[in-house]
Amino acid sequence: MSADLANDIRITLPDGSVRTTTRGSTGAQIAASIGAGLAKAALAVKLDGELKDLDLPILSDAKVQIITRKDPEALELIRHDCAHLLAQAVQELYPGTQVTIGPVIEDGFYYDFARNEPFRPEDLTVIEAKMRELVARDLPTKRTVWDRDKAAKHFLDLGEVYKAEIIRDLPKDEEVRVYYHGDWHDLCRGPHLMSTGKIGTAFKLTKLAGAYWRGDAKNAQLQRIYGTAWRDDKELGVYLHRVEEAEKRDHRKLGREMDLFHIQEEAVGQVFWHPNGWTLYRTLENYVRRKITKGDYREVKTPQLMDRKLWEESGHWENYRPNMFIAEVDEGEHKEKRMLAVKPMNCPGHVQIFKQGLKSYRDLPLRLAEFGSCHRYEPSGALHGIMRVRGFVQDDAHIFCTEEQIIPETERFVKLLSDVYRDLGFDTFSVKLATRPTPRAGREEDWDRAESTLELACHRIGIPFTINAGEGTFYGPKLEFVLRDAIGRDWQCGTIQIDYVLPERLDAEYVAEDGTRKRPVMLHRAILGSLERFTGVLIEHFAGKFPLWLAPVQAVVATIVSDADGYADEAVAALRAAGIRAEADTRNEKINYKVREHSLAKVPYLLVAGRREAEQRTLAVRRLGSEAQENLALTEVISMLTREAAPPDLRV
RNA sequence: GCUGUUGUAGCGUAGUGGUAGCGCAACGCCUUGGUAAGGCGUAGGUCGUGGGUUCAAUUCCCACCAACAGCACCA
Repeated sequence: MSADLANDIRITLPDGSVRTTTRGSTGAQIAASIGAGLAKAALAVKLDGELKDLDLPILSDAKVQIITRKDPEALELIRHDCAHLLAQAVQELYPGTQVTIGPVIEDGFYYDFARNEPFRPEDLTVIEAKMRELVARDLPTKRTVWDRDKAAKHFLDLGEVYKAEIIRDLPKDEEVRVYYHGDWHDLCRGPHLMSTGKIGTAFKLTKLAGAYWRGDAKNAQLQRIYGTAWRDDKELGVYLHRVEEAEKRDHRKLGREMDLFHIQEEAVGQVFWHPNGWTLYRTLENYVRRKITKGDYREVKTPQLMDRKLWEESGHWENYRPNMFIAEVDEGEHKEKRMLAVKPMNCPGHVQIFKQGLKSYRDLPLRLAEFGSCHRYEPSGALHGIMRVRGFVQDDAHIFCTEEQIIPETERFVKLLSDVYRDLGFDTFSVKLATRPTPRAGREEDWDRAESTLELACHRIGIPFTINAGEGTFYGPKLEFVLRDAIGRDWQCGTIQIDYVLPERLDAEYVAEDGTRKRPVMLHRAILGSLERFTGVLIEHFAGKFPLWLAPVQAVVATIVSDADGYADEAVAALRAAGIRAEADTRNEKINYKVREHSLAKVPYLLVAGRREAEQRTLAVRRLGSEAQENLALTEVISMLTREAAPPDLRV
């Protein structure tokens, strides 16, 4: 026991053991007292759950964990240090470049710089080499605490106006810390590794991009350099391999290879669906159509072009005019030109249908669904394959209901949506509640009610959700449904939105039980979102290897000898008669060639017909992804494929 | 929309101030071959579009269009 209790502190290690040590001991010293190996491996220390510098004096009792390269926290530390390293390298190579911020992101880090001259892709190699040189020099880290005004002036004098702005905006009670890595220094909250050598070499600069200061398009645009960093080369290799694999599933690449669709300059942002792609699309659409029909939706179709007046009433003209396609029609010399808008949404049209004839509370909830073709003038930079386009179709529906019906309708919808997602090969999804944005339409009390209703609905259904603050639509809050695909990427697809605004603006009403006229509430909802985008998601999720019911070409009957051609044609006809999308390949090619080609085209079943098969009326069945073959009678093949090709909602 | 990069045959690419090659695919002929590329041959390009510089532009310059990456946007 130490003689001086006032100078001792008690630290608790992760294994639960408690040690007494001198007040002011550092994580490094504690690590050394545990063992030389740990001291060497130590990167940082976690005090009561917070990451700190290894040389920070510990002043009071605390739970202490020494962080080494093996801990998951190491990644964050390494990446943060990499960001600094990048900034240091850039400032050494390109004096006069201002530093701004450099956070850790998923898989890596970035740093935003202000520099008049643009960085070139070739510069990345040079910068990365400089970074490696700084690591090799093993520059020691030093933490200093500055007076706020002095720090602000210091950075301003250096011409670092962004850093000065950051200091000015730091919370008043926060220490202004400046870290030195050798001679170079940067304003930073920390913590940092004790020297540049600890970063290791498993990093790589990946891309170059423009990015707005503080994420606001009104501000100056900075130059961002992205990098990835890992604990060791093996992890880096795994990451790079993962990126490659993601590239292989790119729907734009597969769309071309599998002859699904194309896009060309004369119709930017719109899809030319090829027969194969359109088969996939229709299979998906028909499936959803069956699901919503069973779910008591009524399908409708509304006009593509509607008068400006309607869009003014709905509020879209005011909120989205620049993003709408406009058509002007000259109706004759004496009349004014009439202005129509190509519909960017289906809701105003559905309200028009609702308003035909007087509706009773008995008609509610009324669920009007439409595979609504919409056009939006998306900014050029937003376009991406078939995932983000200017012409698309939503699996849209609007539920006209009473206030009391919102929660049951939401429950009903979530049930339907989870069925669909499961059928399509996605086992789980997450939910986000997007709350009121600015600017917005409608009364505050309606927003209060709408938000809490959605929250309540989630509790009732028993689904966890996170809040997406300020991300609601201009007319109401929404639930967003996010899918996770086969390689862990998230896709926001489904949505349900409460809307009190549009029924009022477009004057929708119904007769209540007491004979008075009331406003219905409108629920906007979609399961897939855009069919174009969802098809893209499916392509990437399955990497083009669709389950049989979705595959555009389900089977190819390939012949070995031309004597089997007649039988192959017969087999294809029989398969088609049974509803299988089959094709014959009777080309003058060897079977090896055909196997390779159809395997690359991702055809699920290859049915080989040689002389033997033709005589015995069988087929050699080879399933995509397997080298095994099985000889089955044609009739057996047909019944097997028919069973497997049934859409999930029609399986017995 | 902003920043950067790119644009050569259906796809993937090489190349140059003196009007373009290669591979795959396509087409034709030979080959009838038993489960991931058989052989030979043929055809296909106003080098994204429009201007400019030049004796000469696909190459150099400018503008526009489009694609790609990121940012911003996504009713």
